[in-house]
Amino acid sequence: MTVRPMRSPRATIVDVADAAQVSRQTVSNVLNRPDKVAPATLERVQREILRLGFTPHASAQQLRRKRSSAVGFEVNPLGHRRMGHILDEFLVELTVVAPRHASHVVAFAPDPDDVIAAYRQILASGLVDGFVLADTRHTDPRPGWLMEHEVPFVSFGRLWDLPELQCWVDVDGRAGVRAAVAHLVEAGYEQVGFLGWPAGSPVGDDRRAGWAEGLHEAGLTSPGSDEESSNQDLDEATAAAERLLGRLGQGAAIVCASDLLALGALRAVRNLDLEPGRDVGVVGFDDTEVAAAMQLSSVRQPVAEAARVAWDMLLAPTSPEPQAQLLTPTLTVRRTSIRRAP
Amino acid sequence: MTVRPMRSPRATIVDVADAAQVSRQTVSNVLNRPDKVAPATLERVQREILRLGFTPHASAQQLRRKRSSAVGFEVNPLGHRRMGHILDEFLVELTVVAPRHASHVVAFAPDPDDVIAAYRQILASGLVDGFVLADTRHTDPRPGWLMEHEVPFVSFGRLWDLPELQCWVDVDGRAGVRAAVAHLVEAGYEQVGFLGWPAGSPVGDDRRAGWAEGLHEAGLTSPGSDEESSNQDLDEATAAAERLLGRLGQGAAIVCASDLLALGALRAVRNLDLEPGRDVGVVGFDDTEVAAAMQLSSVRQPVAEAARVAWDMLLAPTSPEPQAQLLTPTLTVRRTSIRRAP
DNA sequence: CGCCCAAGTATGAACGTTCAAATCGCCATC
DNA sequence: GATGGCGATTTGAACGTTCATACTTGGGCG
Repeated sequence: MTVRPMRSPRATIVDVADAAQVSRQTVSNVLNRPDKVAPATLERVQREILRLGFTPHASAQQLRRKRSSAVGFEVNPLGHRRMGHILDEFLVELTVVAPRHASHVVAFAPDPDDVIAAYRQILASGLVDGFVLADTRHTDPRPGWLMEHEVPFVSFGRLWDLPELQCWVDVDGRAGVRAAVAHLVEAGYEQVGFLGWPAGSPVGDDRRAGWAEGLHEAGLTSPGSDEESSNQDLDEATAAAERLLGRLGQGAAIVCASDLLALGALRAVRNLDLEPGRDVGVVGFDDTEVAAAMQLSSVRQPVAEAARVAWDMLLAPTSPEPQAQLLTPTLTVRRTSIRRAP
Repeated sequence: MTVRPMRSPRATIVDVADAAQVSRQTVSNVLNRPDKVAPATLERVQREILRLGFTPHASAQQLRRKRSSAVGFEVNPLGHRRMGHILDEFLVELTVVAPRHASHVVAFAPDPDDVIAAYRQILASGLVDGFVLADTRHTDPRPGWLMEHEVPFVSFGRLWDLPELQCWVDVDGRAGVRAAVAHLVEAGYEQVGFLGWPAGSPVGDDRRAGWAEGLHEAGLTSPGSDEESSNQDLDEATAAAERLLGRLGQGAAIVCASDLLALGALRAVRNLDLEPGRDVGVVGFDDTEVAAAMQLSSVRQPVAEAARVAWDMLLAPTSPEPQAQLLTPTLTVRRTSIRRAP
């Protein structure tokens, strides 16, 4: 960092102490244990703090307290191109909540070849004293490593590999899809098909289960021919949706595991000269900007709440062990799931 | 932060010094001024550093060096819904580059009612020693305040209000649109219209100028009826694009000031039972995920390069004053600007 | 042979804060 | 009137590093 001289040297705790005719420790107490300070002294010191514009020096505090009051959050340049700015949004919400816990967020981008090294490094340097994980993959090395080294962390996303670990918040995708099905039935669609990802991904399987449950709750039965799967690719999704629409009858709707799949469904609908909403209901997942732009109904993850919960879990006392939390998403209803134009 | 005991107390510089039979200062020199250390000593100390897994304590360094080697980056929960994920992407790239400068990035979210307070606070606490601004608005108070307090900063986006300040990187939107026009003409479209925002926004006006210049360079003249404007709203954009298409002849193309406007253009094209690309060319701006999903050609900002330049500017010597940099975007060609199917 | 210089290394102090323990003043109690 | 105790405040030390300076060693040179 280029060093330009600051206009004025920062005021330190000693400057305040001198000005208020007390010792440094008393000033420290005013800030950290105000109950331990006599009212008159308290007021006098606070006035001087304000007058001098004193702010404690973070590094000095961190050094002495042996904790940084910061959490690390990994950002990933590669995962960025796939759909969904959910994780970006999560970072923002994490940052918004941080001040309430007198903390801050340090972003870091590991070398893809050795992700753990980045965690080790940033932790050893004392820059953070915990992490918030996101985008936990199958056979993710991070949770195990962190646990083994007794590093505090919380994951946004279930820890599928380590069922004994309860330090996570996630969104109940199953409930979200279930709600989408209920909404579509309520809106008057007579059949509800599912367009998902190929079986095998925990998230995708969970969403599919929500669809099956939703059908069951609505008293509908699945003929078995009312689902299709596709990878996260627009053309492939469009083709899958076309096959699916060919098998579904009039007045059907499609629930999709992602907004991109839903976009494929919308194209398929239009290719058949039908109109989304009026002729075929479509609901996506994640409520990305694509959904907003296309007026696509979509299941929205409560990202801000997830961030709040993550902080609470991270700062909660270690015993009793924190309890994993599953948040319920909400449905953003737009034109593609309204059968009759309003 | 919940304090759980670390598995082992961190190794300090003194531990390394003892193990290598040298003084702490020599260890410090090994890390910071290796040229000042005798080869044999260097090697011995480095071996101990590796063996003990020593990493310097960031807070101690920051305290002593009087600088934090960190930059602050403001994230904004409101601005998030508009404007694509360009800024999220910029933050990621900023973070990726940070280690090369032995720095890191601290994210923070100011109270919207007093943005400056957040900058003052985070600066006074010594958490960062500079800032990277983004999303600089008209009559933005931040650049002025930072300059006045001699705080190092760089802006991603021109500082429209303060033409004398050169500490910014931006993307030459004008050149991007010019290139888009050239590409469309090359691809065989005979007319190129423009769908922009209402006049008055510096960014929008700049992009419109690029269109006009592009026409001129291609030897085309504007009949004056070949542009329309709309706010950043899909329905409004669709209507505007329909009006525009009504006035343009066969084999026309539309360059848009944003991907959302382009999305409106795509809808307008389909509403006229035409096919984007084959019948009407469309190019958007920002290459958001919407563009990728819709197979929309779009002008892409070189975000990673902007982040690199921002770091370089921030760390450059103060004299001579840094020179503002205008980066040239690239055109991502997809189906909507290919006249004949490949 | 003594002197000086440079390279290499070591020492004391400082950065700004909080912890742990000591001190001070005051009142209640015996 | 001495004693104990308690609330309020102060003092010394420590956190882990780097700056400024001092010291040591060996070689070149007059």
